[in-house]
Amino acid sequence: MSKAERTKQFIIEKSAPVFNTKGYAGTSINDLMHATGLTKGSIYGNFENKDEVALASFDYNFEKVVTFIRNKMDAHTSSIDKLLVYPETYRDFLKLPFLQSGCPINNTSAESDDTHPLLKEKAAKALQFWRERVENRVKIGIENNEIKSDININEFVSVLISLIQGSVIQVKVTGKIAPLNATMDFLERIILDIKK
Amino acid sequence: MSKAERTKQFIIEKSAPVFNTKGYAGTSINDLMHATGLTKGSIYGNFENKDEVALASFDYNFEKVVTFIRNKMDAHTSSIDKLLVYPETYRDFLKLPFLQSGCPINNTSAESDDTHPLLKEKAAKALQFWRERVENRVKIGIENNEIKSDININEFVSVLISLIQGSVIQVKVTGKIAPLNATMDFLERIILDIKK
DNA sequence: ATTATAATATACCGATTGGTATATTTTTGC
DNA sequence: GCAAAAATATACCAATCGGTATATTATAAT
Repeated sequence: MSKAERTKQFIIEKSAPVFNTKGYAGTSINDLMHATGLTKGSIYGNFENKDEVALASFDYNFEKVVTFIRNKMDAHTSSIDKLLVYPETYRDFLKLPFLQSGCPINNTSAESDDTHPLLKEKAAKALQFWRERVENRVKIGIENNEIKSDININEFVSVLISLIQGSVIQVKVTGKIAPLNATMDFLERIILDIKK
Repeated sequence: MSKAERTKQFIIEKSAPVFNTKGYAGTSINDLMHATGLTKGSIYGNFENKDEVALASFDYNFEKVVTFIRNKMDAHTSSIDKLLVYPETYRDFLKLPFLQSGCPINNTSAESDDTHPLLKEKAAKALQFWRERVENRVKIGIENNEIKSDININEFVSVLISLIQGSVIQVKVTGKIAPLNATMDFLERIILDIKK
């Protein structure tokens, strides 16, 4: 790993939380200089422009969440237990550094009107990835006779994601975690409800 | 209504959708000039600063939604039917001009890190207002013997709002309405489920 | 219609924006 | 340890940012 590659990675690591907190439009090159401790020349020596840093930061932020969830899921064998990782994780999302300022998809969504099409596309792909992961997990559960075979998979996936995204927003806006806990209680219950 | 008052209202009406689409940081005075067709001097003659336009725009955007929902609810008598206005409305939110670019609360949330405390407070108050409205509606339903008396009201309210916010985000990010419809189907069902 | 006043437009301000050209320092292969 | 090359810092750029002072135009009362 060359010096440049290490620096590039370093810039992403330090910039990612800034973009996730302040958004694309709200984050300036100056912010990135402060966050990294590097100068403008150094940043522009490793990235084409601000966009490229933002896109790499999104990937980094999303990857962090995905890895965290996957690791937690790997500790379980049953599909139901794996699905329960979602409410378990998001219930305490404020304690997780990479989720403290909210879900990368959601944070990008508010900004992804058509002024930042590449960022919007990344968020769309990320959400699609999430949907497919949940969907596949449910299908495996059905195949393994753990999950009822007559459930509406698309509806289940849509509801699971909506409940998470919606409750995260509520916490971000109000600062109160009661609605999050209540919603995660509910999510836990509907996951247990699809158990055969 | 004086000329100035009319102009002020006109500026809000034209600025509100811009703020709701591009966000606070993403909206410049220049954007407001284009949206209104007025010059900088005219805008600053009617508003102290950009913040004041943004705050007034938020109120305008939120009021539009509240009024729309209230009017639809007034057409019904039973509490269940009134609650069903939510899924009915958000199912077609893309067709409603004031909701096309998403929920004002959600759009503000992504930006309401602590760089815009006044905007954050407005969003928090709006969400609290929404919670109370749903909560009261459920309580009235219980009093009128329309709704089961043993339901968890806080959980119900949290879930209802999460489902709406979360599904609106999904549409905004992916552009696909299937998850919205699926989520609203589910929401309808849980509303009908609390019927006595 | 005239005049005082209110409302809007014009022209400017310093600061900050994203970005670049160039100078300087630091790695790297030998 | 020494060049060549790569990486970082410095100093600048035009454009745009939010905001203001002043000039001009439109409104309103007489």
